[in-house]
Amino acid sequence: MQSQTEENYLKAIYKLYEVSNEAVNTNSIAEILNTKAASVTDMMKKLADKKLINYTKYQGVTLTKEGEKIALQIVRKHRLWEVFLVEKLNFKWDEVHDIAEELEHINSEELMDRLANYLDNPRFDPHGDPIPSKGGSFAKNEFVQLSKLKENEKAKISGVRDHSISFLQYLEKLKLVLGKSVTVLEKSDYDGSMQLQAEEGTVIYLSKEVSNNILVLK
Amino acid sequence: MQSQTEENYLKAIYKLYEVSNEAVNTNSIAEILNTKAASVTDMMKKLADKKLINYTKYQGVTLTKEGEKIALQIVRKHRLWEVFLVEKLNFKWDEVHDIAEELEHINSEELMDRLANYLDNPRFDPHGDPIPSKGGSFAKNEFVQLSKLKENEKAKISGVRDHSISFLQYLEKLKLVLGKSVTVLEKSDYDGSMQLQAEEGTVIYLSKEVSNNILVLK
DNA sequence: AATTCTATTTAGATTAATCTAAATTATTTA
DNA sequence: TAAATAATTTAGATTAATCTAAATAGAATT
Repeated sequence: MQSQTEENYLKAIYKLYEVSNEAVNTNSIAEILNTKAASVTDMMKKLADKKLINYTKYQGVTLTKEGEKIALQIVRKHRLWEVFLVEKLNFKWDEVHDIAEELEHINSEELMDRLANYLDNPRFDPHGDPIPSKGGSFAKNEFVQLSKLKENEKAKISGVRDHSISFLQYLEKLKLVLGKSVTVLEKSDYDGSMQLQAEEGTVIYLSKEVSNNILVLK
Repeated sequence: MQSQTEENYLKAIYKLYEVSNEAVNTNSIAEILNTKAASVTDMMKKLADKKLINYTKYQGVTLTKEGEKIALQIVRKHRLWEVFLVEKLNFKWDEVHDIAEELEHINSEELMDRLANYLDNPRFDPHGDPIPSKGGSFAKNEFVQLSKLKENEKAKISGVRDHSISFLQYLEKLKLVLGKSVTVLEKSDYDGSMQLQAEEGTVIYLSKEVSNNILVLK
């Protein structure tokens, strides 16, 4: 059993490793967790003692098998709770993160099994992120960035790469929600911006920055 | 804002006051929270500083208005989560307490408003205990002890006075669940035991101790 | 290769929550 | 009411998590 704090460190290491695929450094953990480098070092020693991370001074850290297993279960819990909040309690996708940050630390396998079942064992959360199975494996997704589509290609909005509240609210306003089908009408060679047509016919203009952060399934 | 620990102390004081209606003493708090009297004294000073309790050395404590308000909100959260666990996730009534102990500390008014609404604003939890409203008021209940009924009286099982897992499991086995109607067939003058007839015709024998701990609505 | 800059670690404190053991106050009992 | 017992508080430590400031290691730059 580990404390909520330890769990948050493991999750942070997991997320940082996921994007860089190399040993995670002290400062980046400190930044994510809003704490100081010295505190991170202290915790790294503790987690290393518990054999949850591989740690060599000045060399950054990676998760051990056991550490990764724990991190994946926290991610699983976080994402399942997000589905619950959106599907059952009608929260919007930009409102659920903070509550799920708290709920992810509730300790009960039985609870998560039943919740997953109650939600029909969803494979993706409301942002399109895959939900690890109980055993820790992910559903493969074939998402590509919307910006990669060519003119006239059609695809379904399936996820985001930027999870910030402001980005999610922007998409909400454009009615670009998960599951919606869109067709690329025009792409500008100059700035990479594009014009989309939504299912219902509406035309939507997107900057390259935005289309980069939207994931779709062709 | 108060810590989870502080919340647990407030809830303990609330529950102890509820049964005795007099200033709560140090040892009883220590016993409920599985801690030592010295730790309780430390916390009493802290809660008194925050004006959440009235504390005079050696005299026991009571909750202030503000302390009671917080305690009631925790009770509200606990009981609403219990309803969720039983009604939606099909937990049995003897399985939900520990999980609700964790869930009651999740901080989000919005979450509890939506959950209450999702559950159809229940006024009683799965053990028949009343759920405080958002404002802190209780639904009045007219429950009486099953042992108080006379022969031939009919009533509906509506709550329990003993919340222990073993008692709840015993009732479960007898199929004496919330909502069931029963009629008193016979009462023994000698030991206070009684014979009940359930809706479906089954005859059930109960000791005085058990019927004392069952609450019914005539 | 020496210097500068940046990242990381160490040393030493702090805060919240807890504990044991000793001291004190309150209550009960003879 | 004095002595014995029980309850409570104080004193002083401990543990987890954090911090600041100083020291050290590693990387980048001239």
